[in-house]
Amino acid sequence: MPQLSREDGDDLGASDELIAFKDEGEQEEKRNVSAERDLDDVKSSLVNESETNSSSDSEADRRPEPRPGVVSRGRQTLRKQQRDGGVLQPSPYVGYPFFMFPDLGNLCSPYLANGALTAGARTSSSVPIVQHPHVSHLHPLLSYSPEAFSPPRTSPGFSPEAGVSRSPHASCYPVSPGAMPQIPHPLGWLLVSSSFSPRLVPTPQLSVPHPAIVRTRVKQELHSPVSRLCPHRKATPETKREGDEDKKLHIKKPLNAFMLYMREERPKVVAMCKVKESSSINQILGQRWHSLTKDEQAKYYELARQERLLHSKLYPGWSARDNYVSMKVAGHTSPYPEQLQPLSLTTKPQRPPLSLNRATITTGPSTPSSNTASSPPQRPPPLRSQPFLAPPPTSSSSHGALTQQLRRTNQP
DNA sequence: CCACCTTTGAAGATG
DNA sequence: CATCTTCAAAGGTGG
Repeated sequence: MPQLSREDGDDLGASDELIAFKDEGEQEEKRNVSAERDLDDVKSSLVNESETNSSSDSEADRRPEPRPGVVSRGRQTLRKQQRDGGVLQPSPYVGYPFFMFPDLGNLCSPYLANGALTAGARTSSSVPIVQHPHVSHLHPLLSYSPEAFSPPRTSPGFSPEAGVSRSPHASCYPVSPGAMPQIPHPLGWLLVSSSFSPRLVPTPQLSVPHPAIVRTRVKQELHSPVSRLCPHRKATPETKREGDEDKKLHIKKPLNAFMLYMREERPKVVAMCKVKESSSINQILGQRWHSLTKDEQAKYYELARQERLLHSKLYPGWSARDNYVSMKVAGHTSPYPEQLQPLSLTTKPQRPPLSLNRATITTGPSTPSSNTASSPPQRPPPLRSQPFLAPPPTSSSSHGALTQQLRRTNQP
Protein backbone atom coordinates (compact mmCIF):
# COMPACT_ATOMS: atom_id res chain seq x y z
CA MET A 1 0.00 0.00 0.00
CA PRO A 2 1.54 3.24 -1.04
CA GLN A 3 2.13 5.46 1.83
CA LEU A 4 3.80 8.70 2.18
CA SER A 5 6.91 8.27 4.05
CA ARG A 6 6.53 10.92 6.58
CA GLU A 7 8.63 9.34 9.20
CA ASP A 8 8.21 12.40 11.21
CA GLY A 9 4.62 11.42 11.30
CA ASP A 10 3.43 14.84 12.13
CA ASP A 11 1.67 15.69 8.98
CA LEU A 12 0.35 12.54 7.50
CA GLY A 13 -0.52 11.21 10.78
CA ALA A 14 -3.98 11.81 9.61
CA SER A 15 -3.74 8.45 8.02
CA ASP A 16 -4.62 7.10 11.38
CA GLU A 17 -8.06 8.34 10.67
CA LEU A 18 -8.17 6.51 7.43
CA ILE A 19 -11.62 5.79 6.24
CA ALA A 20 -12.04 2.78 4.11
CA PHE A 21 -13.78 3.39 0.87
CA LYS A 22 -15.58 0.24 0.08
CA ASP A 23 -17.76 1.40 -2.67
CA GLU A 24 -18.74 4.45 -4.55
CA GLY A 25 -21.74 6.08 -6.00
CA GLU A 26 -24.21 8.44 -4.50
CA GLN A 27 -23.17 7.75 -0.98
CA GLU A 28 -19.66 8.50 -1.86
CA GLU A 29 -20.02 12.20 -1.70
CA LYS A 30 -21.33 12.13 1.81
CA ARG A 31 -18.51 9.99 2.98
CA ASN A 32 -16.10 12.13 1.17
CA VAL A 33 -17.18 15.05 3.20
CA SER A 34 -15.47 13.67 6.23
CA ALA A 35 -12.79 12.04 4.20
CA GLU A 36 -12.11 15.26 2.42
CA ARG A 37 -11.59 16.84 5.72
CA ASP A 38 -8.94 14.32 6.48
CA LEU A 39 -7.44 14.73 3.10
CA ASP A 40 -7.41 18.39 3.64
CA ASP A 41 -5.30 17.81 6.65
CA VAL A 42 -2.94 15.78 4.56
CA LYS A 43 -2.82 18.35 1.89
CA SER A 44 -2.37 21.23 4.19
CA SER A 45 0.23 19.36 6.10
CA LEU A 46 2.07 18.72 2.90
CA VAL A 47 2.13 22.40 2.42
CA ASN A 48 2.99 23.08 5.97
CA GLU A 49 5.88 20.78 5.64
CA SER A 50 7.54 23.23 3.39
CA GLU A 51 6.09 26.43 4.60
CA THR A 52 7.72 27.54 7.72
CA ASN A 53 4.87 29.70 8.74
CA SER A 54 1.80 28.03 7.59
CA SER A 55 -1.63 29.34 7.90
CA SER A 56 -4.25 27.01 9.09
CA ASP A 57 -6.58 27.74 6.27
CA SER A 58 -5.43 27.40 2.70
CA GLU A 59 -6.70 24.23 1.20
CA ALA A 60 -8.16 22.84 4.33
CA ASP A 61 -10.62 25.59 4.84
CA ARG A 62 -11.52 26.11 1.29
CA ARG A 63 -12.00 22.59 0.18
CA PRO A 64 -15.28 21.72 1.86
CA GLU A 65 -16.97 24.69 0.39
CA PRO A 66 -18.06 24.71 -3.18
CA ARG A 67 -15.24 25.78 -5.31
CA PRO A 68 -15.53 29.06 -7.10
CA GLY A 69 -15.30 27.46 -10.43
CA VAL A 70 -17.89 24.91 -9.72
CA VAL A 71 -20.73 27.11 -10.69
CA SER A 72 -19.23 28.14 -13.93
CA ARG A 73 -18.12 24.66 -14.63
CA GLY A 74 -21.56 23.50 -13.82
CA ARG A 75 -22.84 25.90 -16.36
CA GLN A 76 -20.39 24.61 -18.86
CA THR A 77 -21.47 21.12 -18.15
CA LEU A 78 -25.06 22.17 -18.48
CA ARG A 79 -24.26 23.77 -21.74
CA LYS A 80 -22.66 20.60 -22.86
CA GLN A 81 -25.60 18.61 -21.70
CA GLN A 82 -27.92 20.81 -23.60
CA ARG A 83 -25.75 20.65 -26.61
CA ASP A 84 -25.51 16.94 -26.43
CA GLY A 85 -29.21 16.74 -26.23
CA GLY A 86 -30.20 16.31 -22.70
CA VAL A 87 -29.02 15.11 -19.42
CA LEU A 88 -25.44 14.40 -18.98
CA GLN A 89 -25.23 10.98 -20.32
CA PRO A 90 -23.92 9.01 -17.47
CA SER A 91 -20.83 7.45 -18.65
CA PRO A 92 -20.92 3.72 -18.39
CA TYR A 93 -17.79 4.17 -16.43
CA VAL A 94 -19.19 6.58 -14.00
CA GLY A 95 -18.33 5.33 -10.63
CA TYR A 96 -16.20 2.76 -12.19
CA PRO A 97 -15.06 0.58 -9.38
CA PHE A 98 -11.71 1.68 -8.40
CA PHE A 99 -10.88 -1.77 -7.13
CA MET A 100 -10.52 -2.77 -10.72
CA PHE A 101 -7.12 -1.22 -10.46
CA PRO A 102 -5.84 -2.60 -7.27
CA ASP A 103 -2.77 -1.21 -5.78
CA LEU A 104 -2.01 1.41 -8.26
CA GLY A 105 1.22 2.25 -6.74
CA ASN A 106 2.65 -1.18 -6.96
CA LEU A 107 1.42 -1.77 -10.42
CA CYS A 108 2.38 1.42 -11.99
CA SER A 109 5.03 2.98 -9.98
CA PRO A 110 8.55 1.83 -9.71
CA TYR A 111 8.87 4.17 -6.84
CA LEU A 112 8.64 3.49 -3.24
CA ALA A 113 6.27 5.41 -1.18
CA ASN A 114 8.86 7.94 -0.35
CA GLY A 115 9.45 8.64 -3.95
CA ALA A 116 12.56 6.60 -4.18
CA LEU A 117 12.93 4.15 -6.93
CA THR A 118 12.25 0.58 -6.28
CA ALA A 119 15.03 -1.83 -6.77
CA GLY A 120 13.69 -2.92 -10.09
CA ALA A 121 13.34 0.56 -11.35
CA ARG A 122 16.70 1.51 -10.08
CA THR A 123 18.32 -1.28 -11.92
CA SER A 124 16.53 -0.47 -15.07
CA SER A 125 19.24 1.96 -15.92
CA SER A 126 16.69 3.82 -17.86
CA VAL A 127 16.31 6.97 -15.97
CA PRO A 128 19.47 7.90 -14.23
CA ILE A 129 21.74 7.47 -17.19
CA VAL A 130 20.79 10.65 -18.85
CA GLN A 131 18.89 12.12 -16.05
CA HIS A 132 19.93 14.91 -13.96
CA PRO A 133 20.70 13.77 -10.46
CA HIS A 134 17.93 16.02 -9.32
CA VAL A 135 15.34 13.91 -10.88
CA SER A 136 16.86 10.53 -10.87
CA HIS A 137 14.83 9.38 -7.96
CA LEU A 138 11.62 11.00 -8.82
CA HIS A 139 8.58 9.23 -9.90
CA PRO A 140 8.32 8.73 -13.61
CA LEU A 141 5.22 10.78 -13.45
CA LEU A 142 7.34 13.70 -12.75
CA SER A 143 7.76 15.77 -15.77
CA TYR A 144 11.42 16.26 -15.51
CA SER A 145 12.01 13.03 -17.22
CA PRO A 146 14.96 12.23 -19.37
CA GLU A 147 12.91 12.21 -22.48
CA ALA A 148 11.62 15.56 -21.54
CA PHE A 149 15.10 16.80 -21.97
CA SER A 150 15.80 14.29 -24.61
CA PRO A 151 18.15 15.26 -27.33
CA PRO A 152 17.86 13.44 -30.61
CA ARG A 153 20.03 10.74 -29.34
CA THR A 154 18.48 8.41 -26.92
CA SER A 155 20.02 6.74 -24.06
CA PRO A 156 20.92 3.22 -24.99
CA GLY A 157 19.88 2.11 -21.63
CA PHE A 158 16.60 3.84 -21.66
CA SER A 159 13.85 1.35 -21.85
CA PRO A 160 10.29 2.47 -21.66
CA GLU A 161 9.32 -1.04 -20.82
CA ALA A 162 11.06 -0.98 -17.55
CA GLY A 163 7.81 -1.62 -15.84
CA VAL A 164 7.07 2.00 -15.83
CA SER A 165 3.96 3.41 -17.23
CA ARG A 166 5.47 6.23 -19.08
CA SER A 167 3.38 8.65 -20.85
CA PRO A 168 4.49 9.28 -24.35
CA HIS A 169 3.38 12.81 -23.77
CA ALA A 170 5.69 13.64 -21.03
CA SER A 171 5.65 17.30 -20.67
CA CYS A 172 8.79 19.13 -21.35
CA TYR A 173 10.42 21.52 -19.02
CA PRO A 174 13.18 23.11 -20.94
CA VAL A 175 16.11 23.85 -18.85
CA SER A 176 16.51 27.49 -18.43
CA PRO A 177 19.69 28.96 -19.73
CA GLY A 178 20.20 30.49 -16.38
CA ALA A 179 20.09 27.16 -14.77
CA MET A 180 22.39 25.51 -17.16
CA PRO A 181 25.72 26.72 -16.00
CA GLN A 182 25.19 24.95 -12.74
CA ILE A 183 23.95 21.76 -14.13
CA PRO A 184 26.75 19.31 -13.96
CA HIS A 185 28.04 16.94 -16.49
CA PRO A 186 25.13 14.56 -16.95
CA LEU A 187 23.16 17.29 -18.60
CA GLY A 188 26.03 18.91 -20.25
CA TRP A 189 24.46 18.46 -23.64
CA LEU A 190 21.74 20.75 -22.51
CA LEU A 191 24.21 23.55 -22.62
CA VAL A 192 23.91 23.49 -26.34
CA SER A 193 21.35 26.17 -26.64
CA SER A 194 22.24 27.78 -29.86
CA SER A 195 18.69 28.73 -30.54
CA PHE A 196 18.42 30.76 -27.44
CA SER A 197 17.53 34.25 -28.36
CA PRO A 198 16.34 36.48 -25.63
CA ARG A 199 13.33 38.43 -26.58
CA LEU A 200 12.46 41.54 -24.81
CA VAL A 201 9.06 42.40 -23.67
CA PRO A 202 7.81 45.70 -24.96
CA THR A 203 7.98 48.66 -22.75
CA PRO A 204 5.25 48.42 -20.22
CA GLN A 205 2.39 50.76 -20.62
CA LEU A 206 2.03 53.69 -18.37
CA SER A 207 -1.68 53.32 -17.94
CA VAL A 208 -3.39 50.15 -17.05
CA PRO A 209 -6.38 49.17 -19.09
CA HIS A 210 -9.15 47.28 -17.51
CA PRO A 211 -8.24 43.65 -16.98
CA ALA A 212 -11.07 42.51 -19.14
CA ILE A 213 -9.85 44.72 -21.90
CA VAL A 214 -6.41 43.41 -21.41
CA ARG A 215 -7.63 39.89 -21.71
CA THR A 216 -9.49 40.74 -24.83
CA ARG A 217 -6.47 42.36 -26.30
CA VAL A 218 -4.45 39.38 -25.40
CA LYS A 219 -6.54 37.12 -27.47
CA GLN A 220 -6.15 39.52 -30.32
CA GLU A 221 -2.47 39.81 -29.88
CA LEU A 222 -1.65 36.21 -29.57
CA HIS A 223 0.57 36.57 -32.55
CA SER A 224 2.50 39.41 -31.15
CA PRO A 225 6.14 38.85 -30.42
CA VAL A 226 5.30 38.99 -26.81
CA SER A 227 2.72 36.34 -26.93
CA ARG A 228 5.02 34.16 -28.86
CA LEU A 229 6.87 33.81 -25.69
CA CYS A 230 4.25 31.21 -25.06
CA PRO A 231 4.80 29.24 -28.21
CA HIS A 232 2.60 26.43 -27.14
CA ARG A 233 -0.20 28.68 -28.08
CA LYS A 234 -1.21 29.22 -31.57
CA ALA A 235 1.25 30.66 -33.93
CA THR A 236 0.93 31.94 -37.41
CA PRO A 237 3.10 30.49 -40.13
CA GLU A 238 5.38 33.44 -40.11
CA THR A 239 5.89 33.04 -36.45
CA LYS A 240 6.32 29.36 -36.49
CA ARG A 241 10.01 29.39 -36.92
CA GLU A 242 10.48 31.55 -33.94
CA GLY A 243 7.82 29.63 -32.18
CA ASP A 244 9.79 26.48 -32.61
CA GLU A 245 12.71 28.12 -31.02
CA ASP A 246 10.61 29.42 -28.23
CA LYS A 247 9.17 26.02 -27.63
CA LYS A 248 12.34 25.13 -25.91
CA LEU A 249 12.10 28.16 -23.74
CA HIS A 250 8.61 27.80 -22.50
CA ILE A 251 8.64 26.58 -18.97
CA LYS A 252 5.44 24.89 -18.15
CA LYS A 253 3.78 24.71 -14.86
CA PRO A 254 4.54 21.76 -12.74
CA LEU A 255 1.80 19.23 -12.72
CA ASN A 256 -0.49 19.12 -9.79
CA ALA A 257 -1.61 15.98 -8.09
CA PHE A 258 -4.61 15.47 -10.27
CA MET A 259 -2.65 16.01 -13.42
CA LEU A 260 -0.17 13.43 -12.34
CA TYR A 261 -2.97 11.10 -11.56
CA MET A 262 -4.53 11.72 -14.92
CA ARG A 263 -1.36 11.07 -16.74
CA GLU A 264 -0.97 7.79 -15.02
CA GLU A 265 -4.54 6.66 -15.21
CA ARG A 266 -5.60 7.97 -18.54
CA PRO A 267 -4.16 5.10 -20.56
CA LYS A 268 -5.99 2.64 -18.38
CA VAL A 269 -9.26 4.42 -18.68
CA VAL A 270 -8.81 4.84 -22.38
CA ALA A 271 -8.00 1.19 -22.67
CA MET A 272 -11.07 0.17 -20.75
CA CYS A 273 -13.36 2.59 -22.41
CA LYS A 274 -13.46 2.84 -26.09
CA VAL A 275 -13.80 6.50 -25.59
CA LYS A 276 -10.82 8.58 -26.40
CA GLU A 277 -12.31 11.98 -26.04
CA SER A 278 -10.36 13.63 -23.34
CA SER A 279 -13.24 15.54 -21.93
CA SER A 280 -15.08 12.33 -21.26
CA ILE A 281 -11.99 10.63 -20.00
CA ASN A 282 -11.33 13.50 -17.70
CA GLN A 283 -14.79 13.29 -16.27
CA ILE A 284 -14.22 9.68 -15.45
CA LEU A 285 -10.85 10.45 -14.06
CA GLY A 286 -12.30 13.18 -11.95
CA GLN A 287 -14.79 10.83 -10.43
CA ARG A 288 -12.21 8.20 -9.88
CA TRP A 289 -10.02 10.78 -8.30
CA HIS A 290 -12.68 11.45 -5.77
CA SER A 291 -13.11 7.78 -5.16
CA LEU A 292 -9.50 7.39 -4.24
CA THR A 293 -8.66 6.94 -0.66
CA LYS A 294 -6.83 9.76 0.88
CA ASP A 295 -3.76 7.63 1.05
CA GLU A 296 -3.86 7.07 -2.63
CA GLN A 297 -4.45 10.70 -3.26
CA ALA A 298 -1.71 11.60 -0.88
CA LYS A 299 0.68 9.73 -3.05
CA TYR A 300 -0.04 12.09 -5.87
CA TYR A 301 0.00 15.12 -3.68
CA GLU A 302 3.43 14.12 -2.60
CA LEU A 303 4.54 13.61 -6.15
CA ALA A 304 3.13 16.95 -7.07
CA ARG A 305 4.93 18.50 -4.18
CA GLN A 306 8.15 17.00 -5.42
CA GLU A 307 7.38 18.28 -8.85
CA ARG A 308 6.99 21.77 -7.55
CA LEU A 309 10.08 21.44 -5.49
CA LEU A 310 12.15 20.24 -8.38
CA HIS A 311 10.61 22.83 -10.63
CA SER A 312 11.48 25.57 -8.24
CA LYS A 313 15.01 24.30 -8.08
CA LEU A 314 15.41 24.10 -11.80
CA TYR A 315 13.78 27.42 -12.46
CA PRO A 316 14.34 29.56 -9.42
CA GLY A 317 12.93 32.67 -10.90
CA TRP A 318 10.07 31.13 -12.73
CA SER A 319 6.58 32.07 -11.85
CA ALA A 320 3.30 30.72 -13.05
CA ARG A 321 2.60 34.26 -13.96
CA ASP A 322 5.19 33.94 -16.68
CA ASN A 323 2.77 31.80 -18.61
CA TYR A 324 -0.10 34.18 -18.23
CA VAL A 325 -0.55 35.59 -21.65
CA SER A 326 -2.52 38.54 -20.45
CA MET A 327 0.09 39.39 -17.93
CA LYS A 328 2.71 39.41 -20.61
CA VAL A 329 0.74 41.91 -22.55
CA ALA A 330 0.23 43.86 -19.41
CA GLY A 331 3.92 44.32 -19.22
CA HIS A 332 5.18 41.57 -17.06
CA THR A 333 8.69 40.58 -17.75
CA SER A 334 9.68 37.13 -16.84
CA PRO A 335 13.09 36.35 -15.55
CA TYR A 336 13.06 33.59 -18.12
CA PRO A 337 14.58 33.52 -20.55
CA GLU A 338 15.59 37.10 -20.77
CA GLN A 339 16.83 37.25 -17.31
CA LEU A 340 19.37 34.65 -16.62
CA GLN A 341 19.59 33.60 -13.10
CA PRO A 342 22.12 31.28 -11.66
CA LEU A 343 20.63 28.13 -10.37
CA SER A 344 21.38 28.10 -6.75
CA LEU A 345 20.08 25.24 -4.79
CA THR A 346 20.91 26.73 -1.49
CA THR A 347 19.82 30.28 -1.87
CA LYS A 348 16.33 31.41 -2.38
CA PRO A 349 15.54 32.63 -5.80
CA GLN A 350 15.29 36.33 -6.04
CA ARG A 351 12.35 36.77 -8.20
CA PRO A 352 10.77 40.12 -8.66
CA PRO A 353 8.10 40.68 -6.09
CA LEU A 354 4.61 39.93 -7.08
CA SER A 355 3.79 43.55 -7.28
CA LEU A 356 6.13 43.86 -10.18
CA ASN A 357 3.37 43.80 -12.68
CA ARG A 358 1.54 46.76 -11.37
CA ALA A 359 4.67 48.47 -10.27
CA THR A 360 6.19 48.03 -13.64
CA ILE A 361 3.19 49.40 -15.33
CA THR A 362 2.99 52.44 -13.20
CA THR A 363 6.63 53.20 -12.97
CA GLY A 364 7.67 52.19 -16.38
CA PRO A 365 10.22 49.56 -17.21
CA SER A 366 11.74 49.54 -13.86
CA THR A 367 14.36 47.05 -13.25
CA PRO A 368 13.33 43.52 -12.86
CA SER A 369 16.93 42.71 -13.22
CA SER A 370 17.78 44.79 -10.26
CA ASN A 371 16.12 42.25 -8.13
CA THR A 372 18.11 39.42 -9.40
CA ALA A 373 21.67 39.88 -8.55
CA SER A 374 22.84 42.20 -5.92
CA SER A 375 20.05 44.00 -4.24
CA PRO A 376 17.59 41.86 -2.46
CA PRO A 377 14.05 43.07 -2.57
CA GLN A 378 13.10 45.46 0.13
CA ARG A 379 10.24 43.30 1.08
CA PRO A 380 10.45 39.58 0.88
CA PRO A 381 8.10 38.25 -1.71
CA PRO A 382 4.92 36.76 -0.41
CA LEU A 383 5.49 33.41 1.01
CA ARG A 384 3.10 31.85 -1.36
CA SER A 385 5.34 32.64 -4.21
CA GLN A 386 7.83 30.13 -2.97
CA PRO A 387 5.80 27.78 -0.95
CA PHE A 388 7.88 24.74 -1.46
CA LEU A 389 11.37 25.98 -1.25
CA ALA A 390 11.71 25.73 2.42
CA PRO A 391 13.02 22.40 3.51
CA PRO A 392 10.66 20.25 5.42
CA PRO A 393 11.03 20.04 9.14
CA THR A 394 12.60 16.67 8.79
CA SER A 395 14.74 16.64 5.77
CA SER A 396 15.67 13.03 5.98
CA SER A 397 12.24 11.70 5.39
CA SER A 398 10.25 11.47 2.27
CA HIS A 399 12.17 13.57 -0.13
CA GLY A 400 15.37 13.44 1.76
CA ALA A 401 16.79 11.74 -1.24
CA LEU A 402 15.73 14.62 -3.37
CA THR A 403 17.23 17.11 -1.04
CA GLN A 404 20.42 15.21 -0.82
CA GLN A 405 20.69 14.82 -4.54
CA LEU A 406 20.02 18.44 -5.01
CA ARG A 407 22.66 19.32 -2.51
CA ARG A 408 25.05 16.93 -4.12
CA THR A 409 24.43 18.52 -7.43
CA ASN A 410 25.16 21.86 -6.03
CA GLN A 411 28.55 20.79 -4.89
CA PRO A 412 31.45 21.04 -7.26
C1' DC B 1 -5.91 24.91 -38.38
C1' DC B 2 -7.26 25.90 -33.95
C1' DA B 3 -10.37 26.80 -30.05
C1' DC B 4 -13.15 24.22 -27.16
C1' DC B 5 -14.34 20.74 -23.94
C1' DT B 6 -13.48 18.47 -19.30
C1' DT B 7 -11.31 17.43 -14.93
C1' DT B 8 -8.53 19.19 -10.23
C1' DG B 9 -5.08 21.81 -8.15
C1' DA B 10 -1.64 25.54 -7.78
C1' DA B 11 -0.76 30.10 -7.98
C1' DG B 12 -1.24 34.77 -9.46
C1' DA B 13 -4.54 38.67 -9.95
C1' DT B 14 -8.11 41.31 -8.34
C1' DG B 15 -11.58 43.65 -5.42
C1' DC C 1 -8.74 37.93 2.90
C1' DA C 2 -11.98 35.98 -0.34
C1' DT C 3 -12.88 35.28 -4.87
C1' DC C 4 -11.77 34.94 -9.62
C1' DT C 5 -8.73 33.64 -13.42
C1' DT C 6 -5.23 31.14 -15.77
C1' DC C 7 -2.71 27.15 -16.84
C1' DA C 8 -0.99 22.70 -16.49
C1' DA C 9 -2.46 17.27 -19.91
C1' DA C 10 -4.90 15.25 -23.64
C1' DG C 11 -7.34 14.10 -27.79
C1' DG C 12 -11.67 14.16 -30.09
C1' DT C 13 -14.86 17.55 -32.04
C1' DG C 14 -16.63 21.26 -34.58
C1' DG C 15 -16.28 25.82 -36.66
